Amino acid sequence: MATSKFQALRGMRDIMSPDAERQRALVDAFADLARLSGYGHIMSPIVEDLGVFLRVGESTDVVTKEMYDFEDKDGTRIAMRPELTASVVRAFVQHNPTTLPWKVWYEGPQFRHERPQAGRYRQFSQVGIEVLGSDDPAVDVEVIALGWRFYQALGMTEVSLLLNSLGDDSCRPQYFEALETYFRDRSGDLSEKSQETLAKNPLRVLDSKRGEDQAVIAEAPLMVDYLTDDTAEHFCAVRAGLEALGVPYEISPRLVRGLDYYTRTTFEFASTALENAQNAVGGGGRYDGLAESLGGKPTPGIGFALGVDRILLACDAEGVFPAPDLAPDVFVLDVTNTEAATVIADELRSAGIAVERAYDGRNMRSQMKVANRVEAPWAVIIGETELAEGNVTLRDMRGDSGQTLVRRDDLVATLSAKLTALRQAN
RNA sequence: GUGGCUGUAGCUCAGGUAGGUAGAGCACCGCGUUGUGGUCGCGGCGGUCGCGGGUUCAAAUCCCGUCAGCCACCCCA
Repeated sequence: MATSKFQALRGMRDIMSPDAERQRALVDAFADLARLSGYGHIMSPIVEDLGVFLRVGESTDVVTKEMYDFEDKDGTRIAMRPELTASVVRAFVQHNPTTLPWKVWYEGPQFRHERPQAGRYRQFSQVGIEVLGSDDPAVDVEVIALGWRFYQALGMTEVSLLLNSLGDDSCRPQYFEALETYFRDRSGDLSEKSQETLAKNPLRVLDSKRGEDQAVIAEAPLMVDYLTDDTAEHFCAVRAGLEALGVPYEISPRLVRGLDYYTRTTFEFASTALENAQNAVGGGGRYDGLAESLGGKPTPGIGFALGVDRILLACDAEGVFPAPDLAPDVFVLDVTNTEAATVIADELRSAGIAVERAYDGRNMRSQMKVANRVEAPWAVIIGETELAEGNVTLRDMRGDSGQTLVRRDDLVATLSAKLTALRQAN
């Protein structure tokens, strides 16, 4: 009986070369930026106690419907992380760092049991930063600007920054009441779906994309009109900071993020190059109450997460940030059927030269075709005559300098020099 | 989670609406050059038509189920 083939689980994929190298390059670029701004790297576990994420919000799908949670062998309720902010705040509370603000960056996979689509996967990757221990608007500005600069660093231009303030405990209750009253009065005009949402979290109704809701939403009261002096002043300072940096933003008074912990500054990066509904390439905001709700001291915090997979889709749409060049520096051919190729490849690699070589004793024509295909700028040819005389043939695969005999002992030095020259020319 | 579209070689896709025993281009391999690539020519490898079941003498083609991808909603990165 034939065994059936396995395939990756729904919504999960194998990311292979050169896409994997490209993703790595993206993370490297992010790490560079984060380091320049004083962020340390944090690698937290992929699974956490379920309770860590329950604080994210009882009215969010991320927690209530989409979480991969299970019982561990000892009966503990465990969840695969659906997002990283809660994990990082848990780490903050656990280790209680004394130097504040505490600034960290991260990258890694997260899991949400959703129905997959392009740019929406059950296992997906994010890069992000979090800052705990300061509510200085300068921190908000630094965080938002770092996200913006990252998109710029990748070469993306079709990104817009949407900004809002969701207020805090001093003004949110009043706004919620006003919003709820408004929607209740107009609930007859709302879709059924939105009426259900209204019962759970009136704020989230603002996020509905259903056509029939739009008229009601358009006239709904806005958070910005309910901000107290303190929160309004903070928001104002954030805006002034972004303007000072020349980071363009758009006030989006109905921007609501899907996680309940957000307060005050809230933002989203949307790609205008992506035409589907999955155009949010990043988002974040303040969560001044989260540390306390995870058992820590009251500590303000802010951060963002950027979707690696979606950013790469957006880069494709913009034609920027291609996969890195994976061509080796040199291709080693051998027709002597000895160990010469193995030894020479090892020597060159030890000298830091990227080497690909032929296998399986194929004829020279075949080996040359492979050398050509992998786009190696140089080929080292080991034939009977070269081997006997202690030489090797070095062939220029790109230019017109033909090929020359090189003493085997001089190969590393000669090739290194040529590669240096080539890199300088580029 | 709801509704819809799609699923044929490694890749992109024809064939399907009139059921009759699987095709193209690219890629890969080989030869033209028994020690030399990129172009060109010739030849070749490769698919139980996502999977399972049904109708039929006969199913890639019709029907049902299932899995996966995609689109919208939802949600969000």
